[in-house]
Amino acid sequence: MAGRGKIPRPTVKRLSLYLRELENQSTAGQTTINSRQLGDALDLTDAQVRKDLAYFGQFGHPGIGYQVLDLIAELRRILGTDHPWHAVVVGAGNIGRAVTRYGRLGGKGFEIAGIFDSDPEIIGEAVDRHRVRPMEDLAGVVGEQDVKIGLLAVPAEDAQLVAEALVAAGVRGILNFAPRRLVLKPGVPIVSVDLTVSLEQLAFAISLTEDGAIDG
Amino acid sequence: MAGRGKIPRPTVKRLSLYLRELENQSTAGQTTINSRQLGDALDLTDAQVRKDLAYFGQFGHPGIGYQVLDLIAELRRILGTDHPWHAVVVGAGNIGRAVTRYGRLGGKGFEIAGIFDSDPEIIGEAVDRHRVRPMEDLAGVVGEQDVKIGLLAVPAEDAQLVAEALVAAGVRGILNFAPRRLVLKPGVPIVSVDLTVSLEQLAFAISLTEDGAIDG
DNA sequence: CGTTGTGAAATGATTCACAGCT
DNA sequence: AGCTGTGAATCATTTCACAACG
Repeated sequence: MAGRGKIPRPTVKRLSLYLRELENQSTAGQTTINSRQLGDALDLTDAQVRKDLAYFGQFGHPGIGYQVLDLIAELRRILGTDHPWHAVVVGAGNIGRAVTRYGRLGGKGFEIAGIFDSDPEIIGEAVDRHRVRPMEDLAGVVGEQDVKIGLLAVPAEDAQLVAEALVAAGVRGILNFAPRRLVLKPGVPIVSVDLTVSLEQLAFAISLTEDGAIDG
Repeated sequence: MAGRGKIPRPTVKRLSLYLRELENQSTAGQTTINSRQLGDALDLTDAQVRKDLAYFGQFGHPGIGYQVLDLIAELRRILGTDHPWHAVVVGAGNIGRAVTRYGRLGGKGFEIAGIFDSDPEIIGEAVDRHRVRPMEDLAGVVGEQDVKIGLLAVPAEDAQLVAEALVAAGVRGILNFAPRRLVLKPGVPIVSVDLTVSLEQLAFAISLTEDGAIDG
């Protein structure tokens, strides 16, 4: 395959946003969109949109723009969500349960294959259409259902150990909700979501505006 | 105040990570830390750490490093979390409840002042030590308790309208969990957390490693 | 001596601006 | 005419490397 050039990291994040927006536009009946329109909807320049997409191929039609459905299909292919990904949730506390119950993942190419916890009090409880399973079952489920993604929703102090267990079980990447940096062998990507970090970003941004600065 | 120079956006995100790491180090008994150690813990260069901190002042001691407790205090001051921020949660679904029940916010300078929903079936239910309140109460609570932050956890289709209601009620910034881009008047910062976007980032990163590339 | 803070250099990302396609 | 794809130019961020300091 013609090896694609080097992709800026911010570009990948925007691909998800393009996809989300295009799915909305498609639902709204739009069949074609140009880089200006897509950029306006996401507060980006048209050049940014074109450049981002052009890293992956030539999807547009000069004089017309992009076919919404085609571009959705391309973006899914690029992101890898044109085929379903199986994921396990570890930690059946507030966040683990909320994520498991979040219904919209299936339509986005992600399937929850199981939810796990080490607390015997919790094991067996129902969460959505799953039952909380013991950690001992983890490797089996990951192996049998070709689970590639682990959603880590355990307390911070357990996060590192459980992350290692996930990798040992065969998971290929981790979405980490625990407020701890994980160190794993290279080649196992980690994406982190930390509520406190997000709130601190917001607090800082608000403080800036209160000192008279303007932020778009 | 001596106007600080222009702060790179990535720097602000790292400040939160520095703070988190320093709090861990402090708990572990560390009293002093240098830029190399802090960088290693977060997978950053020592120069990056020093430059980030130097945007805000001179906190280090040549030959020694940084006093952990002092630096924690400085970072809290910079981020604004040296005094508590009041926040409301709107939407008492899975995510809204999980966030409301997440106990660790108080210690980080954030207090949940109330949780709201428009569904009469849900109003009155207990979530943690709160009861779900009707949207009509929103402006009152925001005004009386000096609420600056709104956590938006409603379905995507309601997000824009509820965001506008939050701003009208007097909220100064929004943490948005809904998979929709919000458009609000300038000066109201928005930080977004989208589970699907995070999973897509992860899927893309995993796909890269499966094609032989190595990613640290 | 070890470590900070910081200009200067290098790298990375975005925007400009236009040739070329439909 | 309208819009894409893309080199070149600009702008932003990171890294280098070292003088200054305790």
